[in-house]
Amino acid sequence: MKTSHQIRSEFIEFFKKQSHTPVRSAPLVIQDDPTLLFTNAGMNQFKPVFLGKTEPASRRAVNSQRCMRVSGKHNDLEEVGFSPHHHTLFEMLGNWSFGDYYKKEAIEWAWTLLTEVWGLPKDKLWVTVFKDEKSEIPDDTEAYDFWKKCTDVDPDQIRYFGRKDNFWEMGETGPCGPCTEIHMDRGIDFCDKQNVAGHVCRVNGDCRRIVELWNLVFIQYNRTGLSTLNDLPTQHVDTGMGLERITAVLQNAPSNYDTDLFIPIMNTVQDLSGQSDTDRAENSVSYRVIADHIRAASFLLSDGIMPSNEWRGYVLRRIIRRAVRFGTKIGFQKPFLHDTADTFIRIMSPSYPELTDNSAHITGMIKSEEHRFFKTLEQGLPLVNDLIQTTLSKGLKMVSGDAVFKLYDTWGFPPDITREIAAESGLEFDESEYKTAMETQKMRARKAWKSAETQEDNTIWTELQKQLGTVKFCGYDTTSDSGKVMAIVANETIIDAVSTDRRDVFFVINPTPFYAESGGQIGDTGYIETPEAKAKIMDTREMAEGLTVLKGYVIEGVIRCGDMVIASVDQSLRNATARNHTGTHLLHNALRMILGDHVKQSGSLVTPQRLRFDFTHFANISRQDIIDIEKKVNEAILNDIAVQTQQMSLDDALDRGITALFGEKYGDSVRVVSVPGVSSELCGGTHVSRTGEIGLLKILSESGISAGVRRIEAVTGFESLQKCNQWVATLQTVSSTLKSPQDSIVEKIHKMQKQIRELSREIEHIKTIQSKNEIDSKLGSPLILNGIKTIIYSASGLQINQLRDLADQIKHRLKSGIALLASVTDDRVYLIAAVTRDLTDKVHAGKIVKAVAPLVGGNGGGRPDMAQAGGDQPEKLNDAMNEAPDIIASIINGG
RNA sequence: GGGGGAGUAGCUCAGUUGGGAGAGCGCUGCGUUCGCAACGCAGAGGUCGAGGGUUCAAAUCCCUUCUCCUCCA
Repeated sequence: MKTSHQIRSEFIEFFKKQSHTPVRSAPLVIQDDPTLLFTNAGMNQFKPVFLGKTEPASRRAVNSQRCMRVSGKHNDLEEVGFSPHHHTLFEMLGNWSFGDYYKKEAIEWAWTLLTEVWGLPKDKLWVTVFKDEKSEIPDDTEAYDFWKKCTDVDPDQIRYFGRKDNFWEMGETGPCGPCTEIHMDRGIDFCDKQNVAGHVCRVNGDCRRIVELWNLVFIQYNRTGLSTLNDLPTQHVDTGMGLERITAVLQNAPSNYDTDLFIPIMNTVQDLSGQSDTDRAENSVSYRVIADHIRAASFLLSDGIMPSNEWRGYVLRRIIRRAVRFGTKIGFQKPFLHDTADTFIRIMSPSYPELTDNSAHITGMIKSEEHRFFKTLEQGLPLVNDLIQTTLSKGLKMVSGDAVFKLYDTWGFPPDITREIAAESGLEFDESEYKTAMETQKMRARKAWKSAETQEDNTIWTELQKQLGTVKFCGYDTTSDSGKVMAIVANETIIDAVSTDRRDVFFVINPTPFYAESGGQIGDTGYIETPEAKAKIMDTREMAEGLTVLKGYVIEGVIRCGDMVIASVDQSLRNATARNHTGTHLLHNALRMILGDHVKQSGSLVTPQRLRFDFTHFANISRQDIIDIEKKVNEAILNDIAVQTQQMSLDDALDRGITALFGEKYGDSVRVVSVPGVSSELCGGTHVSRTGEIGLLKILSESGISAGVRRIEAVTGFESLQKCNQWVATLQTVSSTLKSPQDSIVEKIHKMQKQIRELSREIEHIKTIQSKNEIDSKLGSPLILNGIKTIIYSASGLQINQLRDLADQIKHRLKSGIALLASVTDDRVYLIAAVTRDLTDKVHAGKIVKAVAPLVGGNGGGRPDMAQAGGDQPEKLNDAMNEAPDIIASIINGG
């Protein structure tokens, strides 16, 4: 039996023999294509070729492309696992012609591969061809004829179909064309509608007997409007065959899950769970979900997606959580999924070495994510139990759907688990209420998205880009060069000349030594000048693809479009930036060496002043690790290694095992910056020529950015010198202020802290004693107001809490009575009134402070036995205290 | 991008119309014990995420902001 690996490579080998260039699978995220959540078809990476934006590196290509389909009506995540042929992640085998061969060859080769190389029975194969039901687009008689003439397919098994099945379009406009499909009749046993009355198995029907194997798309039109199709100058072929399905057919497997693409993963799941074969058969859905999802999750992580609560990261999180959820159904109570990832990586590694390269990252992230989810489940249980208890206590039979939704919405507790737990107490839950709540949530999100959809497009730059083409960058070799002013833009308008009267002017100079902000390295600054004029450049950016734009203002004379200028980058800042950029590469490497291979760059900022590096790591970093990392980096610096740069194809770079950031596209020529023996990275930035130029790289800080991502900030060169000087200066100041030698400063500070603590305690003690003494004398002869012992006392310098302590003591010693205490601190008056419990019916402490506080310009209140107040007129305190006995007396009478 | 939650001692958390910042576990010391567990006593440890506002008074109310969790796009 052929393995899936053989099938994949036989497909590629077959087309290689027909002069096709093998192309690597693009990552699941393609940069610069915001319309795509994920790569969802083999053609995604070739889109610029079909649109005529890029020249293909080769006219014939063949590949196996990993694809994700998680949204849209054809694949709701919630259905995966229940259907035998839906997957979140699948591979699409395809052969491509970019303006080269056309229908005849595509049809012949497809037929030969299926019937001769792979030996599929000809009488079971059916073919479909396009015929427009509206008679607007010409029928594809061409394809029909080639099938008849060039293959030995049974002409009775060729069928015409309309737009829905056999016309392919990329979007509402753009390249499109008819397609022809090859279907296979797998026999009556595969029909899942045998019991449905009136069902007939047919091509493009609704049962599983006849399956589509291969779709050959012939791109020959460009749709410019609803009913306008123009012929394309060149015609392309785009074919796609799902690897999982062809594997199932060739391995004679009842479903895609019964192939060697999935079986080893499900075996691992069984081993880990310890379930019997019967258990496994009964829980096949769970096994399928886990097997499918671990494939998707592994590739997403490998392609640089991080679990998060937005966009792609959220899809990844949902996939992992769904897999874990189904894991709990078969008895898993702690993280297990990462172990199944190991199996998947092992079986896929011959075709996808990047999985092996990233295996530590993949399993690490999955483990921490599933761990987090198990924790969520654990924390949610008490909430569910609460919910059930309240439902039971109300005598209801049904748990509120809103509550179940809230449990899911707020705490992430899955509704199906809620349902199971509720069922144990004989409760159901209100599904329709739940669904309504979910719908409302979806509506709200969609509405908010729509209103934010109006995005401004910077047409002026794309316009200029079309006119001027790509600006040549000469800044790798020089920082000063002469170039021509190609365009000047101010206020979003193209102008001919500019003088000193405008700020924020944009210049396009070709060629230019100015580096445009990219890959985290910020744009160059400097000057451009003619013999008569000079402009200061504050920033450089790429406003459209290949269009480098210098932003600044004229400081002297007039600069005109067409002028030749000398463009000079600020050399010292450029050098400082280069030190930080090469330093970043060394840091990246050191992090991987010390912390592990799971470390992946997830953000970077390189300025002349400092460098900032964000990376994936799922734990805190110890001080010792920081020291080791810093040491590793500085070792590479002290070894003074010559930095090398090379231009090569993306494929070559990947073959050398160079870490690529995701987002590179087919045919891209990439620049590789390497420090031999230490680091090799794809990078367009400017670097030092020898690592020794970097000077000391000093890490300033390490912190967490979000779950699983950490940030390091560091300085190099003169900045670290300056930083060190600053530290030394601070230390010297401290040392001289404390009059203590540097090596005993810490000791000295500890001593002083202790002293301060002791002194302040003593002061507090003395103050309290002092007040106590005074109170003691007062306690000897308390005021008697209406038969109640009353202490009125004004202290000084006591805080509100010390006053309170004092009041407590007085209460305690009076046993029955009233105290009114006051203190002035920091120009404010504080009042405390205390009443012993036995008197609170007669006298409310709050009333006392409410009556007294206004006299010192304030207000107050509190409990019957204890109330506090404040005021900002300390000079009136004496008068207030003199009036206090009368006030309290009247309150006693009134109370 | 839109909603729902959370942020208080090293950890897990309580804190009820705004009026004494707490519990459990952990930590330190002392005691009981041959020793450990255990128990008893004593103690250390807090910018109540940050900033602003209202108030005589804010962990508590209002506004802004940061971080984390979570759902939806």
